[in-house]
Amino acid sequence: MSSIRDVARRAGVAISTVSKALNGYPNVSEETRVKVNEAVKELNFTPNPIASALSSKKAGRVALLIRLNTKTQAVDEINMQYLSGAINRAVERRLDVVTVFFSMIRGWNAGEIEDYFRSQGVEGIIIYGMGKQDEVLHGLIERQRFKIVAVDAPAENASTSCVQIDHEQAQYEVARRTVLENGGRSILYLAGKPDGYVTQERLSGMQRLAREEKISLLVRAGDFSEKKARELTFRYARAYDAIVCASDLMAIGAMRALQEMDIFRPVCGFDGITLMGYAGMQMNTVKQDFYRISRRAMDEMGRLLEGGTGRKLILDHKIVRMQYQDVIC
Amino acid sequence: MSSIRDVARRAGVAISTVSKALNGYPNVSEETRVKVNEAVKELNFTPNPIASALSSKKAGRVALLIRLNTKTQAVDEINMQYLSGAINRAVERRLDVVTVFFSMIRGWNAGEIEDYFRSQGVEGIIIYGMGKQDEVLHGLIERQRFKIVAVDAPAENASTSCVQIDHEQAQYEVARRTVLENGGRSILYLAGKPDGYVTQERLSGMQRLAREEKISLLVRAGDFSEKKARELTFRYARAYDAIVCASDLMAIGAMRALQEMDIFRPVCGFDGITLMGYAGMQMNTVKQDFYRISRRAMDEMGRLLEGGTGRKLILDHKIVRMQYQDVIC
DNA sequence: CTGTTAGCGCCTTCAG
DNA sequence: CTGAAGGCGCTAACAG
Repeated sequence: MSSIRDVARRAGVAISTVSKALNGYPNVSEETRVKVNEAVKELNFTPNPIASALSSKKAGRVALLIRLNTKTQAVDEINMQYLSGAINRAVERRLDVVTVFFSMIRGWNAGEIEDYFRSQGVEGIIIYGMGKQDEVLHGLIERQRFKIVAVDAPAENASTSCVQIDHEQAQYEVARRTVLENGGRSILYLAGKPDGYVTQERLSGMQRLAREEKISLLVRAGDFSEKKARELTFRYARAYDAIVCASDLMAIGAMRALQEMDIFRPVCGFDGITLMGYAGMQMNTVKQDFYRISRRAMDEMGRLLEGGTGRKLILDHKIVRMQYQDVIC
Repeated sequence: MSSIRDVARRAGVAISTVSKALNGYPNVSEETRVKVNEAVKELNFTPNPIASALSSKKAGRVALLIRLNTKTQAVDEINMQYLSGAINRAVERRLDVVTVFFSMIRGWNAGEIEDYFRSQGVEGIIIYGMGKQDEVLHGLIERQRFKIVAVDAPAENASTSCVQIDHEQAQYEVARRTVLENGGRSILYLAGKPDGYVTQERLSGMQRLAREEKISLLVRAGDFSEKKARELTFRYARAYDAIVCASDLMAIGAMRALQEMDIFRPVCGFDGITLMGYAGMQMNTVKQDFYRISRRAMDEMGRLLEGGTGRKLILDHKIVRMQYQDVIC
């Protein structure tokens, strides 16, 4: 394990010169740059990122803040896509990543979180699925002490970007297609958690469609819960022509309830998880592609860390029909 | 952002004393230890791991090496359990974690992997599901330059531990219960990938049962693939009384095939994933509890990093009956 | 353009 | 039992 010192000696220059040459500073002559590079090759030198981080106070470290729901398996799929997308892109961009679960920082205030992250060398945070009531996180964003990318939450300032699909439009489209394919003048809409930003956006899309098509609409809070969707379906489905759900998981719950009630109603979901295929169902849904979203989020983080300013990114989505054949392998 | 210096001042002692107190050195009086701890609390001090790593030349960093199968959703569930178990325990033990996917290091030789990890300050690696043919990883283990914990692979030496359940016994038990409940003198056994260590262990358990109960046994390689299990079931199930699968995913494939063939055969799986419940199935399976296994693996890693010597750990398992009611929420 | 000089925050002898 | 001093490997002003 050779150090920068060895390289300096080998190249016959000062340590600082080596540092500058290696970090692409402009004020180094081509000649010495070459000498340094040769020495690096000969000694098989790799800069020690720990020392570098300590000295520059820049660890280039990004925390992935993920909400884990141990009970619902569907969330695993989404979170795993988030993780792998972000981590893969991070490797490509030479960024260091730590995974942090919401449960770890529960009960902390913004200052404590800040201290913790800072002490861990974290400079940027990608927050997945922040809710309206996550006040501590909003505080973190407002303070602007970290570069932040919020996925599926509309936070935006100089050091905060957000990235998501157009939930309003997506919900509109998938509901529209479902209604067009099956007919129907009344819809039971199972919305998400009131706390979630996407909940409102998706609901708006549904309402727009109802307005345009003059469809009567009953909205109920399904809270993204399969169980609740199941109950609501038992209670209301009979009186409506179709059921539109703000998540695949709720769609599964609704579909199962319909099966038990032994009646048919078209159902559509939202997310595009393979779990739906496993549940043996076939229905329209919105394919979000969480892997790609997360890659894009890490990309945006890289831009922020390099000094870019916050902005809002809207990615595209697809309306697809999921079924078991699509997921088996 | 308080540093050790602030703590020292606040507690009225020297920096080095704080360091000793915090790192559990013996030669610090109880009195000063208390003072230091108070100061730490008051200042909300967290030691800077970067500085600590640089100084002590110990980063306490652990890499989680995970094999991601983007196609099969069941694997997401297992991997997520692995990740959260390990990460949660790592936080408690103040270990730093990096997540690395097999795909990242594909094609690298042991030396390259070693350099990469070393340059990242990695001292320990937890390998999940190493196969017999992962020669590079075996090389890594033999060199003993890292502390390694292998999950579900029988690697063991001075700096390598392994942790897993008793697959042989578990397979024996779950198959036994299934046969006892349903009767049957012949079994179709769908085994895992030939490359996997657990494949052989589970098969042995099945063979032991067959021997003891004088059951006729047909073994086929299902490769942990749902699709393959499906095909094999179509081909052989009719001639056998029961189907024992070396994984839940294969059990799902088998069950679906049986449904399509419109015949009944008792099926049992292995793993205890909730996906099985979603697939609308009810069957015996082995509950491994990957979360707990992974926690235990991280624990063992902590022990190795503290100078412990490698060993083999066998955790217990449960035989359970999975169904949809168990997973809905 | 290059070298000198201070640290970054912490750990670790080694005196007191 | 405690404190002072000297780094760990690198970066970042300053001088030259």
